[in-house]
Amino acid sequence: MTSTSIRLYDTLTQQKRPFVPLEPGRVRVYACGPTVYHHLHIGNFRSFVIFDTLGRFLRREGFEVQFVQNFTDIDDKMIQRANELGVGVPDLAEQFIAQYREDAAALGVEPPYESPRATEHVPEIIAHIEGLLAAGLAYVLEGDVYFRVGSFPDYGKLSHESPDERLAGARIEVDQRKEDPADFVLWKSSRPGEPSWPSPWGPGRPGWHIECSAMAHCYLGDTVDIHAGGMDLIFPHHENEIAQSEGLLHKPLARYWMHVAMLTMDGSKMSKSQGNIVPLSELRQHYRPQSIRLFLLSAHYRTPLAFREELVAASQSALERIENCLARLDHLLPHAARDVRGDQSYLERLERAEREFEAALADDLNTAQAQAVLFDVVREANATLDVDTAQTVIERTRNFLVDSLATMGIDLSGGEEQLGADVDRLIADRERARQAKDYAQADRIRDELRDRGIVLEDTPQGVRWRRG
RNA sequence: GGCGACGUAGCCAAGUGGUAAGGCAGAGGACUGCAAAUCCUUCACCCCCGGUUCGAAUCCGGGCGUCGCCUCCA
Repeated sequence: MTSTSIRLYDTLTQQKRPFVPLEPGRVRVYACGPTVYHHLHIGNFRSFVIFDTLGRFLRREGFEVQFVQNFTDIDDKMIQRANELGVGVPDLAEQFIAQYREDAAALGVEPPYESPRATEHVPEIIAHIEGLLAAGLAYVLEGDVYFRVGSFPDYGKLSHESPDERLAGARIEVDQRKEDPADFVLWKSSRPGEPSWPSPWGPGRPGWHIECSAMAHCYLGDTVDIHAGGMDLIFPHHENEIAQSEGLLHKPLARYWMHVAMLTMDGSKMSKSQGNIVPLSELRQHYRPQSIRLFLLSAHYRTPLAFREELVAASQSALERIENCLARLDHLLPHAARDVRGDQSYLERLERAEREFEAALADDLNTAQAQAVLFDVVREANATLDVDTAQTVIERTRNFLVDSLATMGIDLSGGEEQLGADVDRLIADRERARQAKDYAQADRIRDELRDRGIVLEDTPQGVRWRRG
């Protein structure tokens, strides 16, 4: 099934470990999705693109991947934002789920196997809380329900810090009613006018953390293979999920905890509350989504990545380098030399590149390394194609590039674009002028087309055009 | 203060013991009628100071600097 041994870094054990799913051939992944109260920014999408790339790679390696990513469609921020806009919470959720899907699709993020919403799983959430109450791991307080952290000895194992240690530097407002400052809310009673669901403890809504525990269990069972999220979710979110799930089920919630490092902007984490965000919907107006994705994959996922527009622009240039190579291959294919073996050492190099590409991603999803392999091939292919246009060389290079790009979620098949008849005529006119050595006229036509966004390139196999 | 990361070329970024991948930008050359694209060449005292080792960007100790988390966070 898989010839490559995959290693993943696990936050819980703080080491790279060989990846072995619970059930051979099948991988269950739960990723914490967005709260849909606003346009998602490029930092949010770093995580989603990484999750998507992981899924694509695992499928390439022959696994069936059950990828579940939720939408948080009810919480304090949702209510506040809905009030500000004067719309209902469900309408707000619909709007930004649609926006998320549009942005995600543009970036090549495939729809998950399931994308459940918190509001659609209130019964499961209530059942989970009842279980925790019955086990003595939670308590009711004036219509709210809290998790009793003190009764879960493993609390702190993911973030590697006990509640006591945390308290030392605490600058949190402690709710004096709670038994312990570290206790967190499972069920939150609602105020008049707020969306609410009936429960044994009165009308209210789920706490943030419990929805993921309930939905992960609902769709993927007691233990998922990979639980993923941003690094900022390690504490409290994932720590609390562990307490809720493992406290009730007495089984590990996840076999591997995967956390994506933050995207920074002007020296600090990009986040809505700091006001230093670039919404993806806005960035997409200036850069091609494939460039944005290439940029997001340019650094290893556990390394902080600084966002600057010039870096996306640099990725766009890099992307064009790959595109030029693909265009050259397509242009060359009709002129390919058939019935020749092709440069054997190059073809062997290509096979080695395939293994290197795969090995890079197998090593804790090292996308930066994988990109380097891709660019190596582009350079070597361009050099080889100068002297060798064997069909095997062209086709196998093309297959490598397309497959590798697909694994990274980058689709460059723009479709066969047709030029207008007038442009075709101008190109033909220019060719005639060149034949007649009327270079002034030829250059005039080339300049005119350039102004119209069409770049001409003269090759041994005839003139080639591209958008530029 | 606690916990966790990070510091590699002008910029971005791989590399975790055998003397530095890749991309962007720059310089020179080749190709071209000229271009474009492409190729070749060129561009690194691996934050500092000690230590371990035949050998350290990589391991250990100590500095300096940056970032994240410490109950909104991808």
